[in-house]
Amino acid sequence: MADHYDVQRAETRWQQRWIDEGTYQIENDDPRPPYYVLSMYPYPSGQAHQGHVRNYTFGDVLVRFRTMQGFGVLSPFGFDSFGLPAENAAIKGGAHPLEYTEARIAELKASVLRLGAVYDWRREIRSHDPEYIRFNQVIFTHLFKNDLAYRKGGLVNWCPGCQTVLANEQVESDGTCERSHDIVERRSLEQWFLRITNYADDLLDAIEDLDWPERVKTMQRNWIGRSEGARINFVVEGHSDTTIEVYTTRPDTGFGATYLVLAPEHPLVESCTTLEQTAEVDLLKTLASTESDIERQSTEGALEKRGAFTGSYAINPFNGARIPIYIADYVLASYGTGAIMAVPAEDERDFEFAKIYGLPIIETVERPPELGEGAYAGDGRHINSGFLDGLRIAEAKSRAIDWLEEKGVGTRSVQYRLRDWLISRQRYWGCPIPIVYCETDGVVAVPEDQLPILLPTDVEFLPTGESPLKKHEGFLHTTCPTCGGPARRETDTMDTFVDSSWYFLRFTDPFNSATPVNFEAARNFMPVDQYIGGITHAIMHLLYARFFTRALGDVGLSPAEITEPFSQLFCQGMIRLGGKAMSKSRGNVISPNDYFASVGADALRLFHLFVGPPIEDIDWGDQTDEIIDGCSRYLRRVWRLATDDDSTEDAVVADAKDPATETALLKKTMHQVIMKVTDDIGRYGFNTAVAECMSLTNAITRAIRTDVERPQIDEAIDVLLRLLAPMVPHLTAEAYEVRHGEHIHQQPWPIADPALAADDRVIMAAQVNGKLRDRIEVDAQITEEDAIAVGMASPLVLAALDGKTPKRIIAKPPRLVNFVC
RNA sequence: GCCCGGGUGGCGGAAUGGUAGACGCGGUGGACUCAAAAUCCACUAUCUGAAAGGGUGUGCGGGUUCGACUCCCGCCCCGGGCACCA
Repeated sequence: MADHYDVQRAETRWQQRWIDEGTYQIENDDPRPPYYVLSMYPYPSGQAHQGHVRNYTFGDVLVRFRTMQGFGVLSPFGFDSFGLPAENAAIKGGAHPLEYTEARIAELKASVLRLGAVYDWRREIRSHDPEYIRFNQVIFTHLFKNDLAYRKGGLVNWCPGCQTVLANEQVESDGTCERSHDIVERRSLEQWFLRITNYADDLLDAIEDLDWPERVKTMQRNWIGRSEGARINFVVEGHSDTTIEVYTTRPDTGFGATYLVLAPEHPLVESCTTLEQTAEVDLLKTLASTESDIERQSTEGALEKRGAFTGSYAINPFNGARIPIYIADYVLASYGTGAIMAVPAEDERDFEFAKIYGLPIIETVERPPELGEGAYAGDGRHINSGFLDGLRIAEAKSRAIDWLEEKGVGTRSVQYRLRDWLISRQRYWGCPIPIVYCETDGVVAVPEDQLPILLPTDVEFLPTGESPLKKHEGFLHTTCPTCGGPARRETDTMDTFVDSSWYFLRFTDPFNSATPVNFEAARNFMPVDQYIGGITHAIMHLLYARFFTRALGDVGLSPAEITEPFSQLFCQGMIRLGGKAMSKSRGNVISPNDYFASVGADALRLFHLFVGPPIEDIDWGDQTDEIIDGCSRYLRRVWRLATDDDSTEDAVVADAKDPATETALLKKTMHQVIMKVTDDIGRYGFNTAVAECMSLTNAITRAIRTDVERPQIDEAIDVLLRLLAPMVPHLTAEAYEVRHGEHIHQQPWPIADPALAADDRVIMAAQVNGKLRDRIEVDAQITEEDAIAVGMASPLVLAALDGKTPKRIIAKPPRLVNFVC
């Protein structure tokens, strides 16, 4: 009868119902315990790809699972809708970024809906909405007034391809842009920064307690890069009023500092350079300033380390030695003090430099005798180091710092690799920075009641990529909010990572139009219980979001006690095609829409859940379609079991098994599977959860074949449907409705009875010398003595013993006995 | 160079130190059918054997243990991250 399951009809019908009935809408005063599941909101790039499908399927399983468990689940969705692709499309002669973006959103949203992932769509956020822009700007002005946003000139990363500056985080280690892969240039420009470095320590220390993947935590720790050491002042010979401050993590090696090196951009370079050395120094300065980061950071061979002698000398405060001052491009102006004391015996870079320039090398740490030439950074007793002699590194370090502080020539100091976040972008399609420049009042934040500053739509996109805001007279010219005089608007827009740094807070109450964050709602739902997304955001987005959550609390825009945004983070594996990450920019995308049309959303979801551990990468290969077909076949089988009493029996030859035993077996299996699936879903073990459901399905089939009573079979089928409901929502909903006329996703999650899940008979392994010789069915309650007796009675065991008497017997009833000779 | 992952049948993958290969894909054989599709049943690591059984087997080499895919030491290979940050 109900043999035919109309995938398309059922799936679209249920998707409509979940929306119409508001099944997954949640009110802020919902009485159930709150649970917040969030998949990283996407950049709207058009129809979904398999990475989206994977991400949203995982999130959806959790949303439905926790709902059935009785939680009030917050499951919102939005779009990270500012960004370069829309603007680039406009430049190439396409539609205006606004139209372009909204069209892409419509496509992506359609795919997400067709997947059957459920959200409270009333809470949808789009970064480019005027309301969201307004709150972004409110946040910016608060940060500005609290000195967390500031303007600073200096060398910044410029991407010629993107026609904008980039944050440090957006430059790859090879000096290329993470978006366009162009070589990033250095330009001296004034830009807007956010003071993330104020939070460096806090961001670092709090990592420890996060339930995040270890590799993400490590990446964040490395990125923040805390190091402890000292700042030490070196007096320049002949200029007793000029000192060069260096930063070092090895103050204990001060007696081995045989020269100083300044970054070419260091402010004291000029005054230290003697007349004779001017030409050489200038040459290096020019070279360093025109070099790309690639060249400058090249580690290819020692000769690449270019340096120049300034002609001046400094006095080493440790031993009074007169040591030369060099400049070299391997010293970075932006880290520490932009100057180092070089200790060639204990630092590899200094060693190479010293070799090339013939500088003295003084060992200050005793090294292992077998070590050849080169720097030694390991531990050992100090030598040639005056009052530090005989001490090991840790002790020598703290003594050296004490001594420096006593003498007033140095201080303990902590440094970070992390730099302030450069957020201004010279592009159009982003949130305008709400600042005006007035001749009288200088840099003025636009008052909140005059926000939002919206993007003008009557703009012309130039092929150069230059922001049209710079040429838009109507946008440019304004009046100063303070004095009313003529003023010029800031034309830079914000990095889109600003938008994504607080959207999860906004989701807790996007209906409130007074403030960015409703404190009460945020307190109720934050932090996000399960945050799901790609590993690609390990540093940028996740670090910025952690920073914003703290900063917003500090400027009074969100509850200060909420410091961490995401208590648990799950990073799903990538999808590869032909060995490469599947991505739109590579053009190797397999569209999910084709699968929706052929096998349906449930089968595609089941595939993603079943194919392997969610954390691992998957290869989209020749076999993939066969596995998806297998998933589709499995679902049809579940449908037949659930809806058709007769057809299964047709083709079946009843086995001659005892129905009573089989009934007990079915019940036991059912309770075991409930336990396993519940546990698996809770820890992202979706692949094994599906496998368990398949096992239960097999057990039901067997039960039917062995004439188990119908009520027991029906109970097992209902449990199976409920266990599958979070993973395969459409088919299970349809089947449950056919069976009971009720909505499965409003049913409670099955509860296992551990007593019924327990085995009463088990197979015991009988080993001789650790080798398996026999498997014997025994009572689960078997005693140690009986287990040994049963094992000894086995002909196979006896044969393996070959007449010998066991010297030792290890019995772990009821699983194993091992006879050791 | 440093730091993380990972290496298990033909394939995707299971296994709190205790029966390696759950579950699925593929394959082989069978049932149903005029036939096919669909469905159902059985088998499917490998060598050996008619079978019962036996040998081998979780990247390689050692070790701990009655017992190791699992723990320890040393390697090899693959993937990813970081890499002049003083």
